[in-house]
Amino acid sequence: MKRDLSTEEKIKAAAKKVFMTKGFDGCSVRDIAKEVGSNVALLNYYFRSKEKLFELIFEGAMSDFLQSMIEVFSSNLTLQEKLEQLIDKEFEFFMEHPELPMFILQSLHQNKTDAPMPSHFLEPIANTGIFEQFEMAKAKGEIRDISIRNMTMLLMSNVHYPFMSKKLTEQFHGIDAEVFEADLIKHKAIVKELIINYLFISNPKA
Amino acid sequence: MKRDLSTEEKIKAAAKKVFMTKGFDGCSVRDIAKEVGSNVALLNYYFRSKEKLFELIFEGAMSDFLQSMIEVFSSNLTLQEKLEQLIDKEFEFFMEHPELPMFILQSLHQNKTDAPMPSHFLEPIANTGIFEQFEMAKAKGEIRDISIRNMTMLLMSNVHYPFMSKKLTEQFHGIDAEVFEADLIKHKAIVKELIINYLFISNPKA
DNA sequence: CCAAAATTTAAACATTTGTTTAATTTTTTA
DNA sequence: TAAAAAATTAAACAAATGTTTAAATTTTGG
Repeated sequence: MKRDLSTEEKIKAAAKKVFMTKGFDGCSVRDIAKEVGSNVALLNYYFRSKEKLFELIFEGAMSDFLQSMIEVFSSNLTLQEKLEQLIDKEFEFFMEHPELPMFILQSLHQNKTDAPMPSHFLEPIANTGIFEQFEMAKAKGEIRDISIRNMTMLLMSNVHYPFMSKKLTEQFHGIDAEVFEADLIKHKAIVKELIINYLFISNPKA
Repeated sequence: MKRDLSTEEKIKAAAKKVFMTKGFDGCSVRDIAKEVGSNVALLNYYFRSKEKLFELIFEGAMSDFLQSMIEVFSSNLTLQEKLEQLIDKEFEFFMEHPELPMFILQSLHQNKTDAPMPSHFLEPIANTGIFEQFEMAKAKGEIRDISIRNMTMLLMSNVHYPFMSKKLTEQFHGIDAEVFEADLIKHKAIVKELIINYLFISNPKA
């Protein structure tokens, strides 16, 4: 029955690479087939259609996207430690997958995936108890009175955007990829201090 | 010679609308023609090709994108006032043009515009003297020792990203557009306090 | 080893793509 | 008002698109 399982995986890997860099509309199934070193018929043999293949890749990307969050939140740390670790881990992760934020936001922006975010992506985060830990700290007056949604927006802005803005930033300042990466490292440190300082009012690190 | 100047403008407006929402690859010239209520031949009559039309739209968008910055920086205000005004004005501007950040970053990301950022976009910013004002404040010890590039990254992250993340954020938290916009307003206030607090060390607002 | 199943391929398919052609209509201008 | 110029249209073009078909090859299981 099964022959060489890696064929299906090879196609997925190629599709991921091509979709990530060119987007759903920006590539043809022949681009992907060429990346695999095969034909378009094989893609549809395994995945039925370009759209189905894309949805598979998108779900995987979304899963990766949220995975590092879950790991940190599941740990046995204080809220401050969790936030610091989260920022560290997310930067580490996106250094390895710099196209991911753009791919996710772009796909959602252009409705390339009609499905609303599956609850099985969100539940694991809620199940870590991070939200309760956050509300508890707020009730105790340890942290500022800021909503979880605004806290999330703050974190995502500072962690996702830099990777999405690579081209703009490089052109804007006339710097190359190397300098940009050095700036990224500095940005991470700034963001950590910035957010911790802001959130934990009684704990000025300045 | 000239007949109805508004035809050319009507096409540009339609192209802007379609390109912004669907992206260069995500739309056909027929989509744009339909939006105008005309034919594809007319598009090429005025603009020669889809690519040329896109570049025109992109340049216009980039110009808008930087315009609000220039206005604020040209004013006769203190650095702190300029930063606060910048955040206010940028939010105000992107409330009116929420698709702009995604359009710009996405276009650059996929190399839909080969031309590096024209210097006539950057010079006006440099000419406002904002960079000197910033370095001066740093030398006087009024603000933290942070590079202009990192300061820019901080500002852009917190101002651009929220508008790009609308779909993700709405799905993530299960909120609608109205709640999202309310969160945006709060985010603006947070970012202002956050950044000013961080930058002007001697001026803790907490 | 051999038939059946699974995999891979080349070719064809109907649409859609960006662009061009040539004809028609409208506007200009002299 | 009539010839010239400009604007608009419908139709056609070749190339590229996602998908399917059917044949060929390889793998599997008895």
